[in-house]
Amino acid sequence: MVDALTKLGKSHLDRRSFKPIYFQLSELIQNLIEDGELSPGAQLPSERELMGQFDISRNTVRLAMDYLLKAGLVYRLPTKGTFVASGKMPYGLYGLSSFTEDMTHLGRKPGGRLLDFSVITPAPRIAQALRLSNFQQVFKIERLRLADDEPMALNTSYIPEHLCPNLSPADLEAKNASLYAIFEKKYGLMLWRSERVVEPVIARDYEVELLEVSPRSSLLLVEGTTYLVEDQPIEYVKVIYRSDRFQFSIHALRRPNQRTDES
Amino acid sequence: MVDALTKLGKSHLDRRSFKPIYFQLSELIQNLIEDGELSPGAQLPSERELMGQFDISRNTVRLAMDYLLKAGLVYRLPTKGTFVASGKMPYGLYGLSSFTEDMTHLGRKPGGRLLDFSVITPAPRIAQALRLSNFQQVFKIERLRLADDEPMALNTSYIPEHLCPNLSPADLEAKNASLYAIFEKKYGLMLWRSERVVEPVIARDYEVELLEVSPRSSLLLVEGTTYLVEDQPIEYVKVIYRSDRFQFSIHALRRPNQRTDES
DNA sequence: TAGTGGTCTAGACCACTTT
DNA sequence: AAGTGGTCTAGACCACTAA
Repeated sequence: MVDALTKLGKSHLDRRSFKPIYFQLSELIQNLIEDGELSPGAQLPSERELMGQFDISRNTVRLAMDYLLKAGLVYRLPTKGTFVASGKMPYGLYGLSSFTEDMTHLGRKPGGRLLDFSVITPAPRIAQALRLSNFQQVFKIERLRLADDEPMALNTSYIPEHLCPNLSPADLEAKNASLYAIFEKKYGLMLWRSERVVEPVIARDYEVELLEVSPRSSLLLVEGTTYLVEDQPIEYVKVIYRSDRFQFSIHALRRPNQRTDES
Repeated sequence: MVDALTKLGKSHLDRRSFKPIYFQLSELIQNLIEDGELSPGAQLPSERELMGQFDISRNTVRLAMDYLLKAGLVYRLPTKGTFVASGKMPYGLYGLSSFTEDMTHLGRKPGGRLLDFSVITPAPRIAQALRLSNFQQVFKIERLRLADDEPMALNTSYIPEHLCPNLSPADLEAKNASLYAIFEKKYGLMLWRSERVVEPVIARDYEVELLEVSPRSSLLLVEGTTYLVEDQPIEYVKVIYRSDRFQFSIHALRRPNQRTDES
């Protein structure tokens, strides 16, 4: 492990930073992995080595490793060590993330074109999903999403008006506008989880034109609700993805007691 | 918090059990939630209360809470407390589950027909996903999955032979045979997580015949790897779903530090 | 026998919210 | 002022693996 330790040794942790120590350490290791200095399958320095190298406690090292583990960047083999995960974790719905975040993470330039911004009375199905009474209105926001200026998806979001007062087209026309960033930064809303249903659809004329795909080609429709903490619905969304340029990925964890042989 | 504490107080942790303390505690709380004794939105006892109640250290309490957090059963609000998440998480791909488990949960009768059971040398892409060396072999298991005797999906699984010695067609031809149940019950393997990529495909003759769909109809291809705890790959799987009878759902949680205002 | 991750203890200080 | 989760320390023993 001398090699990896040497590389890490050049770095340091800033104890006065607002970033937690464990997070700084996870960033260091993540950078080594993403820069290719630690290849898939390579063994990381042991937890005790990292402990000594950075003069931190083992629990702190483990917090950093847990973070990398959750992100799918490393895997642990008990009694053997911690290793760089094989290959590239396909991004996507590992966690709840915005299109802008996804594209940025993939190293592509996110972009968009605002097609519609209006305040409407939602269809009953949407009102129900958002737990709105009959007369409450929503913002309807339709956007074409681009990656490196190439059309990738057609996104229609419905947002309860009372949760985002004064939301304006300008917020969404800003460069790299992300609806989720607006929720979190402008309105201080804490996103929690999402529910989505996926199904394949055949491109209609409207999608053919905007997404620049062949007529009758296969697209992926993803539809569902996004929630804040305390399960407050904040968004009902329909996204139609190009399936030839976009890989849609899913991660799931086995839940305790999901097993058939346990109580 | 007296109420929840009282309920927990009747229970106890077995320090001599092979199950870790934190896991036992997470099970206790999970049971309270699933039995409805802790309703959605209810506040859990604080970490310090649980610490005192069970005479364990706070780190151990936090391990238990982390487990529940990852499972989406609770959410934390800093400076406020830990709360039970909304109860009505619809089933689906919220957690890693088998087709048999899914159908049973939906109140439909799961069934299947074993189409192929063989031991093969896997294609390089599959061997890599399973982290196998060149000469290691896999079981190839192809099954038609039914719900109420109606074809729903076409499932091809690749399982490292050395992880499931003596796996036999009989295991899979048994009534309600679930591969995941076999992993867990027969081999004592602990499933942990899955990675899947979803894309729409056009039905070929083979699928048209087996799934009883129209020629050139749209199907959903779901492909990826299933892992045991510690990220040991146990299965590479390709499933082709009928999209007219099967809704594919996804749940995702917002990750800490996923937000764009944090680096 | 030395090294690994897995688990656990018994403290500590912090920023923040609620009372 | 009291309580919360967030972070961190400095140890410990375990089962298991590999040399």
